Amino acid sequence: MPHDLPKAYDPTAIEDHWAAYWVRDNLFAQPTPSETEGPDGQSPFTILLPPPNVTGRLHMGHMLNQTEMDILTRWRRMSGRRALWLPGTDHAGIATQMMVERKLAEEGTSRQQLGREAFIARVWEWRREYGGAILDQMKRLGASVDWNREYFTMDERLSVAVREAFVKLHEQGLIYRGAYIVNWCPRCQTAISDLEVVYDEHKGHLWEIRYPVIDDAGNDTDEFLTVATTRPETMLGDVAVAIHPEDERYTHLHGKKLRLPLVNRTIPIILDEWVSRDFGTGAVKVTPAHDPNDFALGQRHDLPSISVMDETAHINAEGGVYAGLDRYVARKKIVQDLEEQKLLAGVKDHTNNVGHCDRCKTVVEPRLSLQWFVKIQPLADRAIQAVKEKHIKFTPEMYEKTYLNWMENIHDWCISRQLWWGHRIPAWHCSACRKITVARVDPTTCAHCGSASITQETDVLDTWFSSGLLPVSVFGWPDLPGVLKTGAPGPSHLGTWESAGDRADAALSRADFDAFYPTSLLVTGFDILFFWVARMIMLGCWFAADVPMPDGRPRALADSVPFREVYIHALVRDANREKMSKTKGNVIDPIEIVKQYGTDAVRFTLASMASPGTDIAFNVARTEGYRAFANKIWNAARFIFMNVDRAAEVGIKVDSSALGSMPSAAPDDPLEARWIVAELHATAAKVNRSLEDYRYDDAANTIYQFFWGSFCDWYLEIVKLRLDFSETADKSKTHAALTTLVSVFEAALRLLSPFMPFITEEIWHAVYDGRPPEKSIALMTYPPAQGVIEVRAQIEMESLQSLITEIRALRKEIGCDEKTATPVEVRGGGDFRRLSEGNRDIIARLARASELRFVEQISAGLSMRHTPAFDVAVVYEATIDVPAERDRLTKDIARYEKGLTAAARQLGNEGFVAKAPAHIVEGLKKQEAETRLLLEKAQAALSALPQTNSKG
RNA sequence: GGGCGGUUAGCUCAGCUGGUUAGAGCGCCUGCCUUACAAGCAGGAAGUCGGGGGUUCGAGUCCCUCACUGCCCA
Repeated sequence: MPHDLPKAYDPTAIEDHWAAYWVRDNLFAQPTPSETEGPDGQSPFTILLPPPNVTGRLHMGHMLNQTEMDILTRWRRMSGRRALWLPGTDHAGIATQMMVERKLAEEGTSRQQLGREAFIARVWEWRREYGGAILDQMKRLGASVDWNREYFTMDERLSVAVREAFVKLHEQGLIYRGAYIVNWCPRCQTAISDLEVVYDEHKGHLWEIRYPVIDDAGNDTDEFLTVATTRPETMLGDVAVAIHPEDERYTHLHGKKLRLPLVNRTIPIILDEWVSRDFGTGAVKVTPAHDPNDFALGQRHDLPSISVMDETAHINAEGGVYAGLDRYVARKKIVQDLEEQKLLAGVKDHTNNVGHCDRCKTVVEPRLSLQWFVKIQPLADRAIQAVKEKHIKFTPEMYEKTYLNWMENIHDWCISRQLWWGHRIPAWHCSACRKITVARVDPTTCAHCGSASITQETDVLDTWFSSGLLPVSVFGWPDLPGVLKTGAPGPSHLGTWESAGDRADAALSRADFDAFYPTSLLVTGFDILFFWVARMIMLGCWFAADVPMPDGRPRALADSVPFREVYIHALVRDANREKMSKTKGNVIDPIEIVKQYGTDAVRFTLASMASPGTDIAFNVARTEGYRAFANKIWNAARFIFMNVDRAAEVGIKVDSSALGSMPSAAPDDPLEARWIVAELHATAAKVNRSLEDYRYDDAANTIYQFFWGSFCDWYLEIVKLRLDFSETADKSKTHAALTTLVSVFEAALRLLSPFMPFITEEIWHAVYDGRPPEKSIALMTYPPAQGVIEVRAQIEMESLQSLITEIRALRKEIGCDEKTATPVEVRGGGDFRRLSEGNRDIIARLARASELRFVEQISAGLSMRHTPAFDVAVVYEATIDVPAERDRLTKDIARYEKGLTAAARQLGNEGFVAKAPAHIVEGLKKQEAETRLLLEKAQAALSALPQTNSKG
């Protein structure tokens, strides 16, 4: 690659190329290791991509998630760890089925018309055609994943794991089937888990209905019991009315019966302490088939359950004259009829939380139905223990509390879904004996009575059941030695692994499992903490425990966990901190922003704002700034290459063996060289430390500061002095300067690479002029944390910078023309004088000083600046702006005096001097002395000012 | 109703186990096209750290309380 970079940085011109190159050359493939040690003896760094839905389109949340994972993975990889980032997609039962059903509707057909098999075939077809979109987007963003290992949760081998998990749990008595109230989505016509219900405040009504009290003969009395309800239509299924046993208003009704209006069923009044006396009328209708609380009540009191709605939320035959009506139509009609019968006591406004289907937003209907459940407590116990014993570390820490809180109040997990797309439950119903056969191998006869008339369960499993198994299943579980009972039918009977190509070998999987399980880290959003993270912990701890360690020992809980750490990232909001939503229309499409500013700039924006625990208000202004940063680097590269080329013309060449490691400086190198090397080491140390703590923001800001603030603003400006290619120049010095320049730059590119992989790759290849030592900068070594930092160079450079800055400020203040160089008077101590004299050329260039005069006293009439180390003045024709100078000095004096007062108060405090650590006291004393000096200088300067305004 | 956060410059955010005069980016003001970069350079203004109380020699940081605000669970 030639050195001539185009003048302007254009991300679109470089990014596509490298994104494709990384994928094509398989740069981030991580083959199955032969032993578990990493290249330098460190354990591997393994991370699973939270699988996006196949139906998904990349949004900002994905991009944040992937940026964070990619930064860590690239960093770990470059730091010598065997890094494996494993990608895949989720079959996403409901979402995908909905997508295809919508398509069928457009074609004028439906899944029912197609039939189950044809429908599933259609979904597979859809998946083949569109399913890869989100991963393609991911490829474009440069995610350094191992594409050879890409999985899909419905892959054969993952299906084997799902089936094994189900059968095993069933054998362990942890799976049961029962009639329970579940959240039912009438649109999707399936049960959904508690987590899939989103609650929304909804302005509704509270209807008060009078239920006639009847006498022993069954005739209405004059009395009524008034109940309050938000869903009057469910009264059709009422089987009782409950009151609090100690509610004095109703004591006389104990043991009485009621006539259920409209239905004319006789129902009892029951007593239960669960009833809240303050809510409504204190009497609550009991509908076990349509409300979870009522269901529990019904069970306690041995009441029947009467379902009055079908799966589409229409009233069924139980509803008599209302049969066939939609639930809301029925509600209207029922209210109307009650009113006509003078049984409506009142209607009040009431705000209640209405559950909606997470997927389609339809109002969920609690419904009694036959479902499959996991008895979760034993799994939860282990998952709680794993976290309490710190086998899994959460960042930010507070999520540990959230997790434990949920885990300790967990309910059994409803895992059946009335869908077609998904893992079909491996259970067979026998029509002869009515019993159920659950098996690893499709049975032909009932295990209980031998009858051949068995049919498979039509329900499929919750999508999260399969994704919850991913940490074990992607590494070959259950086809591992020691897992399946000998003699038991193995998964090979169910499906072959041949289709999975070179991953077919079970021994390889074993090596994979040994090497990569537990994974190192999970990076995800808090929105799936319960859906996914918690389930992985439960299932991982449960199933991995059966896999022996590589040396054959039983696996302890510490090694059964699916990951050792969890990093939970924040939500990406819009610039106004609003949640992004389609309805609000404030969704920022990452791909659009990437097109505008480049992937690197967007990644850097996300990284620099990714402070753990804080939501990110995504502001393109920020991205603009980081595109400018990329441009800055681009131009620094152009400048460096220009000089490398000029050097080459006079026979000065940088030896590329000087590159690729950490640059060092010799004691006799010029100050700026020793300084920039020290800064590079300090920066590398800080960045490594920050990444260790998931402080992407600190890491990004540190690099930004180094690259722009130190390297470009100071070092590059100074090094221009050394790049002397004339005949008379000392070639060895030029060579040394150029070597430092290029090697520091090259190291800085490596430092930046995980954050901005594209621009660094492009420039890095150019540094090597098309002959790089590796195929990618991503395969080079990351600047390590442990470098020796020459502090003296840093202190000296700081002094020099402070002098230069003061001169610049002075020049500005006295209105000195930018281009005019001026003499400068400096008064300072011996060390400072030696330093300044030794670096006259730097001061001359950066502060535009034509001459540096060291004086005992700054000439009268010059406005000057004071620091503890020196006084400085610019010799310029313009005389002092006395009022402005007086103003400034007065403000300074006030500030100094305030500082001195504070210092005196503290130092005069016996407690402080006695108790504060010595370095704090010393520091304060030193500061006090400096402030006193500055105060004296300022006072002297002020009194030296002419009394009148003599601005000329 | 229960739980968990947040409140620092005009905006978006840092500020680690309490320690010297609270930082960054953007924005703003002023001057510069100084041949790497105007997507730039240089200089500058700007905060009683939400209110109140407490602990401490010392509080943006710890505790209590109030206000506002966000999220999760019911």
